[in-house]
Amino acid sequence: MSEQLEMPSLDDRKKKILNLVIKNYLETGEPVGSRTVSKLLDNSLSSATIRNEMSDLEELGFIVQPHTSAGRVPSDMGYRFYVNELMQEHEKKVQEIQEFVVEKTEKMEKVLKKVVKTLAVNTNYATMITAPSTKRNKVKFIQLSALEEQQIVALIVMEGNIVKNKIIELDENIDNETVLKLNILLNTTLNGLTREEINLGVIAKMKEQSGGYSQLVSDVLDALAEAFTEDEDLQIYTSGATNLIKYPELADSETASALLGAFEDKDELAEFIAETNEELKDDGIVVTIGKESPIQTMQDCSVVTATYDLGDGLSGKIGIIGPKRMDYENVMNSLKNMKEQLDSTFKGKKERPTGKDE
Amino acid sequence: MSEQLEMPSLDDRKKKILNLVIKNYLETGEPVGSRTVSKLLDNSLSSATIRNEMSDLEELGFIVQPHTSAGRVPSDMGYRFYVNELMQEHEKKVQEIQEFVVEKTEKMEKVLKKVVKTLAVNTNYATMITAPSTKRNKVKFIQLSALEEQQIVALIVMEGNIVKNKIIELDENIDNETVLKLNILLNTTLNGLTREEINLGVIAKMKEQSGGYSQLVSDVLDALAEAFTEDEDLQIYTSGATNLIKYPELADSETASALLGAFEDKDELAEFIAETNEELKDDGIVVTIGKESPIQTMQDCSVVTATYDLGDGLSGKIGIIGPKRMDYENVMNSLKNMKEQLDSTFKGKKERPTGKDE
DNA sequence: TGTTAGCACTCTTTTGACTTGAGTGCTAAC
DNA sequence: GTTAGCACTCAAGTCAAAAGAGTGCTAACA
Repeated sequence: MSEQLEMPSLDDRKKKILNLVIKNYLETGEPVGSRTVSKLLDNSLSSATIRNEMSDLEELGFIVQPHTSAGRVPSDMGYRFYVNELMQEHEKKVQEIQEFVVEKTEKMEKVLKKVVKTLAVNTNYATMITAPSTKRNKVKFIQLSALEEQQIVALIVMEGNIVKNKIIELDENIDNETVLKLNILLNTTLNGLTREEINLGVIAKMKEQSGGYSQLVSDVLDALAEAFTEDEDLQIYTSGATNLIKYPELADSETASALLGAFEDKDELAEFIAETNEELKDDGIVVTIGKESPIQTMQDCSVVTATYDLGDGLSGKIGIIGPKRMDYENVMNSLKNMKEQLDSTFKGKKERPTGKDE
Repeated sequence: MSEQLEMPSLDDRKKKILNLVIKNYLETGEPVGSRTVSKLLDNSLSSATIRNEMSDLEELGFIVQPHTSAGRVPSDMGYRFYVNELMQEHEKKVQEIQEFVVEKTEKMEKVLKKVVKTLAVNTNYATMITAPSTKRNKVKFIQLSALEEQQIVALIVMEGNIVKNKIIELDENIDNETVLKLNILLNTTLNGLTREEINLGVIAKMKEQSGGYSQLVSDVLDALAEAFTEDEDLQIYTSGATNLIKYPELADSETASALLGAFEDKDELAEFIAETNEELKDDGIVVTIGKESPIQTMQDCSVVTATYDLGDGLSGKIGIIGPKRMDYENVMNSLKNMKEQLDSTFKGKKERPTGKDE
């Protein structure tokens, strides 16, 4: 995260003018001139007066001139001010989010894909969502089953009904009795532990307790440990990336390529998400504007993120990415909406989305 | 699929000239003039002669003039001719595909993602791969386990070690004995059946056989049937979509948006794949050029697809999408290469990629 | 003292005329 | 059948001029 300057305060008239400039720019994408603002004020002030005020606003750093004889455009700080203080949230036009129906028994993956797509369609920006991290999620059930003589399958169910599985290939035959013993051992030892708590120490202890079957048991436990730690590269689903190239300021093939590249290769997104430590504003929605973003390729964009919570320590993030002149009001409302819908669908109710392994 | 005209035959000199025009255009992306061709022939023919020949070639439909005073550009038919007859496959420059290492125990999803990404990086085009269809794949193992009083998890392993799971919520309590009975019933009835064979009839029969537990058993079986039929929307993984906007002829935001949109929304790709019924040429590689494609948004592209086969009836398709002036030789070689690598890694050997559910 | 009219100035964008260069088609000669 | 030569076409580049949008500054006004 980069700059986050302290902001000068403004008198009412300046606020009003800044507001108009930004609003107009959000709509048109064109620099806004003094005459336009004057008209928007019903000529209650002449363009000359506005010019003076805008000159001040530029000096204070809220707006910027692309070139000498152009109108003004909001700076990152201008947007920031707008989001923090100017933007009134008129809940009225709540703009119901459409087509979003999740059945409670659907797999997590499907739910996430639906959410992210619905948001993209509704906002016309790019969206992303992270699968809830299962690190702090507890093991609810483990079972090994022999498939063939040298092959067993492990089924792991976590709290919140996230299901994992792993096929384990062995070097020697395994008999049913051993499988049974292992199952008992696993369930007594691991049940109720979180993924974080299942480390090499626990594994070693189990190996010890299991006595005789050293090599075989050891193999199985190692494979299980792997299943627990593997693919905790948090999963990210995205949608609507192509919406971004509809905005001319992002459409040149240079920028677009970099931006969409970041989307395809989920790493950068992961980095972004990681750095977005919510400052826990009232509604948990965080807005990152332009250069405030830690990642290079998104410095011409704004990102709005929210944290959702499905209970059982299952929480993840939803994000909407658009041009800096994105419709913050609409986006923040949509996001809040979706968050509430998700929360209320899954929380409290006993039924939760069925997990998927992976 | 649209046009597939019968093609006029050409004398050797015309072939040679056509070849040069296309080759040159593939390299430069610029229309090729008569003088250029003359030079490429070491001036053994004057540009005037070439002009006459090119005029003929245009009349026959192999090449096209963007405008009166420009050089010539290959038509779809020209590319087709090139691919079918002109292109010599010099295996020498096999250009080893790099960084492709699959461990045999990795989950299918991971393997596919790796393949598709490797290909995209190596060719600099967009790539896609379909997960092997499991329709004709046989059930190897089924197991239900009670998680809570009204909740059970079903684990299904198919031949080829594809694993599926489903959490089933019940309306009444289920006891261990019932679960046990169900397990026996399921395994005796379903083992060895393919997904296609597990239809309502089989389910009805099982319900019948299970006697007393009607409602409960019925619920479970219905949920299982759902697990079998659900998400057979074949899965498609893609990579390198952004490579496409590096080619100027595809980069304008209109085209790019449509094209990348098709990539994001896997439906169109699925449609494409479905229509690509391999005409089983020698190597099973199919080239679709421009308007030959059934899908609108790809009519400025060419698509090269191959079918891979992992044994056990597990087969799917790999595709590479690029501009019409893509490097067909390289692409076809890479594809053949990858196909062979996949085949040899998984076939015959007993170890195959570990399945994933879903 | 804050507001406004007016004007000179700046810079981008548009337009149209002109030039250049690549390439063609045709004809006549070899 | 091949080639040289020439007239013609068209896209793309260059240039200057004009238009338009907007600013900053100054002087006058209430």
